[in-house]
Amino acid sequence: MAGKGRIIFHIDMNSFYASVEMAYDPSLRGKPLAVAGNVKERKGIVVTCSYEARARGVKTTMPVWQAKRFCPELIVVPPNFDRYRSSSKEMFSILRQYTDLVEPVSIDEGYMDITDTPYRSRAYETAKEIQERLQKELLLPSSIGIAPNKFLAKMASDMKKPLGITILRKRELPAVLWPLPIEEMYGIGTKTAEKIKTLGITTIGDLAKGDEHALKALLGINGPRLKEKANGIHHAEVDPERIYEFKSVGNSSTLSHDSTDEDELFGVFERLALSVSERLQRKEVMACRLFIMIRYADWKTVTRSKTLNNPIDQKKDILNAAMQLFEKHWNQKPVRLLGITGTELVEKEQAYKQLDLFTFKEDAKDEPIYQMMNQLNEKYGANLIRKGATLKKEESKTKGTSFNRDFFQDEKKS
DNA sequence: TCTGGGGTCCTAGGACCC
DNA sequence: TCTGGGGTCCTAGGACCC
Repeated sequence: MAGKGRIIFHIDMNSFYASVEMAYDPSLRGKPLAVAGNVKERKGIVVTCSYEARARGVKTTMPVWQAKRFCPELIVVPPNFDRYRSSSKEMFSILRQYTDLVEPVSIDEGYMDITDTPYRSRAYETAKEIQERLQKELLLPSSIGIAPNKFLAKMASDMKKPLGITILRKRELPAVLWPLPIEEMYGIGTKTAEKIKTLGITTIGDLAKGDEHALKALLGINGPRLKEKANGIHHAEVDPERIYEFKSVGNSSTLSHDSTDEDELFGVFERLALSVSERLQRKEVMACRLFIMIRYADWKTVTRSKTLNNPIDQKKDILNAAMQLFEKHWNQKPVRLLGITGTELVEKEQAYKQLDLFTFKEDAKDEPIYQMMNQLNEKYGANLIRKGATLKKEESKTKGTSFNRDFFQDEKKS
């Protein structure tokens, strides 16, 4: 079916949280504004900031005290996730008026494939219309990239901010994409940029012409893939279902101060276990493997995991597994952050079907046959149902409490 | 007084099995 | 009896993105 190229949009909302705040409160418009977490604690970092703040040197993830040093008149507001969710919903509903092929990537960003729509013959005008509607109806600025695939559309939307529209055609790559420094390429962070420079590659054009074997030796499978993308080759489809798929559910928390107090750390794990448990249950899945993460005061981070005999979703089971891992692996040094993540997820219904073969009621615990069956269960139970493929949430019952992907997964029902 | 919290994907060594 | 190759599972860790 190939032949004709596709026409993909990447829509990127500009400093989304800050823009939503300005839409709600006109007095904030045109001012240096930052949305930040708990300012009193060290969690007080800039999540998003307005362009006026950026012009003064404020950046995402900067601690608020530091941002204020750059920009003393910086206005700092706490995040209002309900507002962001609501704006996001409206934004995507505008996009879906043009095509069903809308793939949300996060709360403020998504792809559209307009190839098989009437809009294909006037792509730029359509992008312009979408951008103007987002601006007029929602008071939210956006940038849009138009290209033959997702990677190029993403690169294009980044080229003019805020309120830009950029068309990136294959034949324009040498003039437009290739001169860019390698670190501006989507998928290349600081580590990969450093590595790749050892091959004498400093621009995306250098990468496009780079030696495939050398890249593979340096970066593994990612090397040739990056080279392909630099040449404008990328075949991933716009997949509206992707956002509803998930492979892990986790929560982590930075403590207000570094701690070695076991009671305190236990308390943190208790909160995390509760949250992970609630989210697993809301998604109607159970975890066959549990990870904990410990970040020490010196920022050194370790993850430790345990494959479970049976899939779990209850707080006590999660807490139990987490504490086992913690007690086994904690080096007694001060802890900065703790996290719990459940992976290798199976649908709850399926997990129960399997467990029914082996599971007994509480009051049968002393029966010899229980012991035997339990051993069988331990030996085989998880293995029978493990290796969770990607799960898809078809519906859910309650509304979300966390803000990012859960939000989409909860929305699916409507 | 540096550095949040939610994820995804890839690599690599050792165990174990055929 | 010194001894191959392939595949999967388990665990730890790293890189990247929003």
